[in-house]
Amino acid sequence: MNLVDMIERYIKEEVDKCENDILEVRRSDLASLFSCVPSQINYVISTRFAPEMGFYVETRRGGGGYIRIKKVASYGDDIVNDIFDKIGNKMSQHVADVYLKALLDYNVIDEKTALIIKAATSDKALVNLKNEDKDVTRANIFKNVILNVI
Amino acid sequence: MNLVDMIERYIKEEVDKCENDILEVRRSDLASLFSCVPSQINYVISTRFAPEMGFYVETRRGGGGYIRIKKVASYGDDIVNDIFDKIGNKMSQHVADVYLKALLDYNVIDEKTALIIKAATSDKALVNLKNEDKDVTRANIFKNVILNVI
DNA sequence: AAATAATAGTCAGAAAAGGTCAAAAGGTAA
DNA sequence: TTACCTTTTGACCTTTTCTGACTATTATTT
Repeated sequence: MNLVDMIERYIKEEVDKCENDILEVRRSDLASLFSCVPSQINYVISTRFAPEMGFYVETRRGGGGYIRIKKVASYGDDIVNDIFDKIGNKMSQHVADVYLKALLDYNVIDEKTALIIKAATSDKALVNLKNEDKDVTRANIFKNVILNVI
Repeated sequence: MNLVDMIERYIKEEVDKCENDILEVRRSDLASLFSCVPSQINYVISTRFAPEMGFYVETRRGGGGYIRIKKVASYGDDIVNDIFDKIGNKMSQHVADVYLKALLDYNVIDEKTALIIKAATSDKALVNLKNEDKDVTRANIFKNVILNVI
């Protein structure tokens, strides 16, 4: 497996272990744990823990510095509406997967439904479109399906 | 025997060996196993593992990249083939509805699935696209979903 | 206050995959 | 033989990940 993927998994596990879903680590510790350069950690953070993936990251430099990663469970009791509101007018495949997982976790949809939506919004299904159109169409499909099916 | 045929046979055997019929390989490994250029693998994939043949292929580039081949319909299962043939590479909303009804009538899919596909392929969901793109994308989505659901 | 140490951030480029396309080579049927 | 279709190859492209040099910020010591 990839370094990024391993670090991503590790961080997610640690976050889950934490009371209140807040993990605080030193960048250099993570880096040496995985024997990589520190900036690799920044790469992981920016590609896997962006806000639209449901995480909030704060950092601080200097002595006693840290990286604080917080999982924002920002879904209220009306998760469908919450997600609907959050979906802007475009959406990457990765973000679509994140929302699908959330809907699954909250039992709003079942696995089969998730699979179908995933298939309908995957890059493969939209392969004939330009990248810009892809993300807009994906958001449209996602919203339309959610509205009509749930 | 042909190279294509050997590689095809090899992949199918490996897929069958796998739990859940999902094989993940590196293109370059396959290529060196058969002492051919990497792009030969793409040729095999596109001529022998296309969706209408009952396979779903995902790939990823970059470090740790892979080709993931999933068998979604049994060999010799020609329902998929038939459907794909009939759909062609574009489809109007009206035709999509007709097919959905037929698939429902023949119990190939259930009502909920039909609803989702309908929502995902409706003109509303594809509103941002030009008419020409619309029909192509609709066909792609339709096929992609069917493949994953059957 | 200034200097030093301890952190984290940025960015460009190298490396590690896979993708595309067209030309060359090989087969096959008329 | 010719025409057409399939297979094979290689040059070039795109995406994703990894690394390292340099920069910025904060805390601690002098």
